[in-house]
Amino acid sequence: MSKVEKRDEIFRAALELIAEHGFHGAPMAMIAERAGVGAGTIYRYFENKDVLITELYSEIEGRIYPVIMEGYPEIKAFRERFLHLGTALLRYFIENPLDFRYLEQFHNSPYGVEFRRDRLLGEIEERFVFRELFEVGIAQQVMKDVPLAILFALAFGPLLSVARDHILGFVTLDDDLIARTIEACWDAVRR
Amino acid sequence: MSKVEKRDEIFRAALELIAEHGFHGAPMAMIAERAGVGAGTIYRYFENKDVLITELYSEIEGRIYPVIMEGYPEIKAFRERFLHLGTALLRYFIENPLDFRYLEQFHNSPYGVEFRRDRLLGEIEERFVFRELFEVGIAQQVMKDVPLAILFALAFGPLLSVARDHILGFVTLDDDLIARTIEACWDAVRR
DNA sequence: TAATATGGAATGAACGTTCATTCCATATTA
DNA sequence: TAATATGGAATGAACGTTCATTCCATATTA
Repeated sequence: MSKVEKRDEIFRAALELIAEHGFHGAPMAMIAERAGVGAGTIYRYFENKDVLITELYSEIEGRIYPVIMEGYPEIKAFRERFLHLGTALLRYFIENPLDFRYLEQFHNSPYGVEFRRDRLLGEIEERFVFRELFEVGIAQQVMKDVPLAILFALAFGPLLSVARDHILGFVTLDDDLIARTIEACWDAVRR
Repeated sequence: MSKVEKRDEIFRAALELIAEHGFHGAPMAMIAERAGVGAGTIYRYFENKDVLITELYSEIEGRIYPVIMEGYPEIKAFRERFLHLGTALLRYFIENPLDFRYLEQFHNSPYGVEFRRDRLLGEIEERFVFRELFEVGIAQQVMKDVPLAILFALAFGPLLSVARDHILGFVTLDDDLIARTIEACWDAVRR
């Protein structure tokens, strides 16, 4: 295994274990075993467990932005822009359940609170696109004139909730249901 | 301190510490200290930490139902019923931030996953009222005809998200903003 | 080219610490 | 006085991290 591969294996193992069992269900020894490396080896790649957890978070964040932005710039109509981003994000989550669960674990932990200080939720670039879109929406009076945080809640709250329910098997989302869910979110935020 | 008082003190201490710092930021010794009892004493009232955590959850659940049901039975119009329950729940959360944060911690932990198996989220009686209301709403064609889990997500997702943002200080909810938020949730679920 | 030396990566046993739980001498209650 | 409750020290399991040692690809030497 090359250096990069080994680092990736550690990431993968940590992602799997933490997404499924939480931070405390993923001891370093178990991560090492699943990654196929010695326990001490992890510390050659990551200073400590906190750093591993935080860097893995950034890694996952970095994967999402390009995916949801695919095809986005060409869309001009406001409503369709909203639907595109919402659908793409929801799709990403249900297609990458480990990533989703990891983000959830992270956000609902002491790590996450710190992060949410300056960006309410989600990835920083990603969040930037949404913020921009929402600010235009308010200015053009197509969206409700409420604080951004509330628009975010109306748009992302259901999205996260629905993604989790799908992943846990409480509901099965198909294309039709995804579309109707995002449209319902649109109903919530539009004027 | 009487037996009941002591039990209450343990509950209060556990609630405070867990709501603020999570389950792992609340060691039994710390709970005991804050409750003003010996570490061993807790085990006279609760078999172990799991039982303490689970019973505290039930305790909090039990407080919510009567509050949100106050005045509810007299309301006949469907939309107003929805707004009443939503508003009452959101109000309860922002007036009882420790309760809210505890429920969040619980739901986002291995304890919570188990609980969500048979009731998607929230208290069992509470959930029952909502389920009943939503089923009527679908039958009468005033709500969107999507799976219950999705209606729950559309109604509660934003509610939880907004409550958290308020408690963390990212937004300040006044009566007007609460009303507009719940009305936006209504827009999401209604036909 | 073959034999040897080198340095840094990898290993996993060992260590210190944290924590839930138990134990038991003492205090309180009936 | 007997029965019960209390508190906090003691226990042992679990965990993150360290570190002496091994391993191995590459460089150096003969």
